[in-house]
Amino acid sequence: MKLYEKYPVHLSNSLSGEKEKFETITPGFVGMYVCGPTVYNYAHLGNARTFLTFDTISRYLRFIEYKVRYVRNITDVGHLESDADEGEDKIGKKARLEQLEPMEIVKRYTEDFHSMMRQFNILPPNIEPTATAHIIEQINIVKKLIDLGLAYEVNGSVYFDVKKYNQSHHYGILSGRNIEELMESGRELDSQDEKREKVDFALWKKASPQHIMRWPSPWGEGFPGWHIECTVMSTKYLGETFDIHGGGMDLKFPHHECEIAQATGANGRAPVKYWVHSNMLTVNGQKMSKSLGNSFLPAELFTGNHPLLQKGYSPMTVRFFMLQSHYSSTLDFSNEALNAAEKGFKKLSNALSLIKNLNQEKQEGINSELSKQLALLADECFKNMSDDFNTAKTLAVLFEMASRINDLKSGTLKINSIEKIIFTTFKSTYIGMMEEVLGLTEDASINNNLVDGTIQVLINLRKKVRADKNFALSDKIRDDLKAIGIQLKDGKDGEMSYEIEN
RNA sequence: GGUUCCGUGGCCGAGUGGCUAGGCUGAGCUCUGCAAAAGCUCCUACAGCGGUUCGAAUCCGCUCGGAACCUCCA
Repeated sequence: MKLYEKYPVHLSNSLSGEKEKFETITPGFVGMYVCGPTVYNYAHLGNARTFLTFDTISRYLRFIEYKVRYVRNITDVGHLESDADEGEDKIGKKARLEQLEPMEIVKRYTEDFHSMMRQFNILPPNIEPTATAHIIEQINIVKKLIDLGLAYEVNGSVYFDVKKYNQSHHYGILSGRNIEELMESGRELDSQDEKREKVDFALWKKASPQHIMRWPSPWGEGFPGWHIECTVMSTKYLGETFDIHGGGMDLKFPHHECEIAQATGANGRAPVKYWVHSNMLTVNGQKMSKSLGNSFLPAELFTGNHPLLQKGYSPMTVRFFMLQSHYSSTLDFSNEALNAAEKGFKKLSNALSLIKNLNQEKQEGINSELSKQLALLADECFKNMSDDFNTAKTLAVLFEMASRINDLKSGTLKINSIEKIIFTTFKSTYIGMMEEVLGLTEDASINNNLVDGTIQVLINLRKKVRADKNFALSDKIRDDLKAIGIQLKDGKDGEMSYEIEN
């Protein structure tokens, strides 16, 4: 029996608005597509939250023995800023400003994005396709949509005919909109517009003379519209219908709505079984975004070099902080919350290094009550994660487990009194949930052999003076180390350990 | 204006009909030469008003407050 059978996953499907049992198209296999970044600028913390969400989801699905293919794209064609017809290509604009080739812009910010992912211990997807590498496929699907009568060409641009599509399907199925309301509200079509209806969206745009990113097509030189790349790449690598499509809440409309329309129009079937949207990171209750000027760059966060921050926080602290809330809720970013997260994470992290060194030598005097309790805790981790990837609830259980680990370490609870199989499961679950599922590794310290050896010398020295009851000197050693950020901890049995504080 | 979501104890944040969330902070206790760490205990809430129900933070209605999307955004 696979773990995913023992702990069946339920997840919130944005399409139905309800929590549903997760049943994959092919038993044992999961295909997941997540909208990645547009690489025209530095990625900020709000962006990280979405990728963290799907990192955790893919990690957990693998942990419970699914075979996962995770595809996350890089958008390296400029989406158009402002209005879809007259806007400017973000990558092209940035390239002109910095006097670089568009691909230099793309390269720079892709590297930056990857480095941020690494810092937060967000694993790379299995496939990371780029839009520019799929121009031909995008042209092909546009042709197909024209042939099907779902798209029309005007002056070298091609638009999706939403009204036509809506005759046989429901445009707005994901975001709960209907086409009449959409046509009534918002911007009016002006005389310059090529679109038949304002709800129509571009599949292919003719490149203006100054537009630098351009490719030849049956309709002249141009570039693909915003939405089509995701449809092409998800279909190519995951099939016409796949299990999970993820992304930030702000992509629900129009981006994902358009994806559904294009793909359904072209292939005659709904592209996605479960739509999953992660919610926004907020600052003082407002969405963190570049345009609002309230975004944080990773470097600012780690160093604390930001007007709103009192100090710096480690990547793992931030990761833990984000996992303390459910991905579908907004999460507010503040100093207080980060401070609390730092301390909380430290507790879990300490327990992690402790349990790694805890082993059961022999089994004696079985405490069945304790055994039962520990078995239940391990079980709860899986149940909580399988319940819509509830990392907040899982962390609550891990805190319980951490307390028990401390008890085992201090001897308050006897490690040998636990049933062998239960101890093994308890240990592997704590370590597995922390490191593999939640991606919470121990913070990388400046720890190395030289430092460790030096501290051991001091520890041995201090043991000697303590034995001699020279407390003045032993306190001095401890205080002086503390002053440079090394905390000595005296154990019950005269053992000493240390911890490097950041 | 349209669509949708949220309002939980000092702070952050789970929970969607009956059963302890959890973290941080604060107070006390235990252990310790003293600390630190750790363990234990306490402070116990669901914006307001009304309704449904044997029973509601949880369902329904209204009021107040906040947010997201409808333009690019994760």
